Amino acid sequence: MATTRQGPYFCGIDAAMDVVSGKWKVLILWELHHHGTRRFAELRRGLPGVSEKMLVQHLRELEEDGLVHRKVYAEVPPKVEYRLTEHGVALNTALEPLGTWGTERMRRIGATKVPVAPAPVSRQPS
Amino acid sequence: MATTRQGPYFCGIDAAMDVVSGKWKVLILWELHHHGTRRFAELRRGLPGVSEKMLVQHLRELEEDGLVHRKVYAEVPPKVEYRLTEHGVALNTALEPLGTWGTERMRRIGATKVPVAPAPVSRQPS
DNA sequence: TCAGGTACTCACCTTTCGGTAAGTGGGGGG
DNA sequence: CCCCCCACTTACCGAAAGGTGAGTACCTGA
Repeated sequence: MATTRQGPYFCGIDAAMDVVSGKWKVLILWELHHHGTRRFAELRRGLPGVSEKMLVQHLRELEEDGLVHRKVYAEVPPKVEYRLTEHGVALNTALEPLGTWGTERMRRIGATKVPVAPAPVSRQPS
Repeated sequence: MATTRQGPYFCGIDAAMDVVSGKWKVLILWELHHHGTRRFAELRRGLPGVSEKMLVQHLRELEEDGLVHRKVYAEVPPKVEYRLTEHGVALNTALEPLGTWGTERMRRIGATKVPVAPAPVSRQPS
C-alpha cells in the first residue's frame, strides 16, 4: 500500500523521525532546500552514492507525505521537477538546529566529509 | 567493533541523524530529558514495546556517542542509572523544533498516540 | 550508426535491524 | 519453596532496508 505513514506515535519527534527515516531523505530535503527546484538526474548527481531505486522510492514517499512536490512535463525527453512544499520547507527549518548540532559534533569527533564529486566538467576523456 | 559512529558525512544533519537512528533512540533521549535520571527498568516501563535487547543496545550506543552517562552502583540488587550528558542535553534541545513540527503534523494527518500503559498500580491479581 | 541522456521499473540479493525466548546470580516476599 | 525483581547476555530468526544490474521508449549529438 505505502500510504502516508501515520503512527501511532509516542510523540511529535517520533512522528517527525518516521517521515525522515531513510538513508537519503534528509539529504534530499537538504538538496531541495538549497537549490529550490531540482530534476531527478540533478538530485542523483548531487547525492553521490545514491541508487536510482532508492532515490525514486524516497522521493515517492516524501511526495506521499506531502513534503515534496513533483511536477511532470509532458515532453519528449522526460522532464520531472521536484521542489519542497510548504510543509517540506517547515520541516527543513525544524531540522536546522539539528544540523547545527551535527556540524558541531563532526568538529568534536573529527568526522570527515564525504568525498565530493571531483570535477563536474562537462566531459572528460577516458 | 561498534565504536563511535564517525562518518564520513554529507553534512551536519547527516551526522546528527546517524547518532539518532534506531527505533527507540529519540524516545530514550526524550524520556531521559523529562525525568532527569532513570534506571534501566524505569526506561523499559516508560517505553512500551521496547525489548530489553534493543534498550541495552541503544543505551550502549548513546553512551559510546557521549550523549548518555551510565552510572553503576555496586549494590546487591543491581542498580544502574542513566542520564543525559551535556551533549545529550544539547541534542535534545536541537530536537525540540522537530518535535514541534511532528506534533503539528500529527494534528494535520490525524495520527493517533501509542496506547499508554493502562494502570501503573503496584500489583494486580491474576 | 551508435553512444548517451531522460526518468524511471523490475527482479534478485545481501546486509542490517529488531524481536523472541532463554539464561544468569543473588536477594526478598509470601 | 517458589517466584519475582534487578540488569543484563546470548542465540536464533524473520522482516525490512537498501544495493545491483538489467530493461524501457524516445531523442540528440557525433
